[in-house]
Amino acid sequence: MTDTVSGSRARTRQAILDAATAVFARNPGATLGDVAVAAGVGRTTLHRYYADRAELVTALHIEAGRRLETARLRARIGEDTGAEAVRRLGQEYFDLGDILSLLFNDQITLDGGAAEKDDACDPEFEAMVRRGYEDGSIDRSLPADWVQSLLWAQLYAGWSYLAERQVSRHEALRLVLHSLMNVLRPRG
Amino acid sequence: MTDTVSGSRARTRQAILDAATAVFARNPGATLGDVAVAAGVGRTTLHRYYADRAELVTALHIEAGRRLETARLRARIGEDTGAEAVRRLGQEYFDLGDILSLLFNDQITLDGGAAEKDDACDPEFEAMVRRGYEDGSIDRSLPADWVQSLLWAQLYAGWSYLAERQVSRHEALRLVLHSLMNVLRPRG
DNA sequence: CCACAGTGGAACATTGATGTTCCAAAATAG
DNA sequence: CTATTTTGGAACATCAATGTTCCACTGTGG
Repeated sequence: MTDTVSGSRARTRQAILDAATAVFARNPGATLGDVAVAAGVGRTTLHRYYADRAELVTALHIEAGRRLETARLRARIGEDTGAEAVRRLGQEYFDLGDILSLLFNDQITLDGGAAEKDDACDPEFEAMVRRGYEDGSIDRSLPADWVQSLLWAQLYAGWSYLAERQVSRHEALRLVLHSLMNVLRPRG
Repeated sequence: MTDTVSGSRARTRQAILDAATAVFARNPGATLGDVAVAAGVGRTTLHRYYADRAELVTALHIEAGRRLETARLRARIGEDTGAEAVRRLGQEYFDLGDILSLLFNDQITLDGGAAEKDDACDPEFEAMVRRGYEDGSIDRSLPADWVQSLLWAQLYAGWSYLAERQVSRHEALRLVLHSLMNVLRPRG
């Protein structure tokens, strides 16, 4: 119960976290009981791992931050043309799935060293956009933080489109990336 | 108390409705007490006008539907090129302000005869997009319902951008419409 | 087989939102 | 000014979510 990871405990803990992600993504006001059911676990057990609702939410934030961070790293936003980098970032973020919905439904501000959705545009992202200005792949009339807003908005659009229409995940991603490239493209 | 609109009553009723719009737009889980305070009215009075929370929410839906409908009419989406019509629609919707946030935060499905955000694309909207295909102002690889998703997503982006950055409402609108036109424009 | 970590269910106290009732004060109409 | 409408506050009952405690059950490792 202290800090030894007994295998079973780690598995349960993760199951709860995953369930919480899925449940809260669909309904931010969901009950801890809902989460417990989704995790296939008793409410008592849930409280054993996360005493508070707040504690669970915090864990969720941390997890989301980690996932977002690794996705961002995978995208290697420092390479290629600006637009290409944005495209890769969009793709990686899209794959986060439920995590994205969390970031929207709750207005999670990722506090840690991770990427931020709300806060002022971070340097790396801004550098990527600026690079796009230079190499002619990104419309100069779009400020970097607006590009970031567009990225999030279109990811959101993609997922709600996926949820509401009968469309393959692949087709939704295609539309998102296509539209993302289109919106960045300088007027020709 | 029956059905006579005594002037005072109508005014109070509207104040509550407006307050509810503003409050729920920022926090869907807000208390009825919060709404009452925002309306400058006692909680008792609020219950006098809307017995239930559900009743208040219903009234909110109806109001939102009406506002959305008139905005849509003002946009005259049957005229001009497809892209121009989308632009006007975007402008009109943008002016709805808090109503928009409501449509996102809650997942209000506008049931009545009004425009729908979630449901399958409505005929008028689809006709507008199709017209855009024909007149060359809208990219043929964008399905009509995806265009609708994009419209909503970018409006959302505009408002969150407005809320989080220090940007004028006018500038936010400019970015939204610019990006909207950009994303629709066929590859040339 | 036994010890024990891990679990689930029942019961309970607590809390905050909700909805209701009642009454006195304030605003408005006549 | 007087009668009526409209309002706000206090008090109350209800309800659902929360968090806690306790105990019995299960499975696994020894």
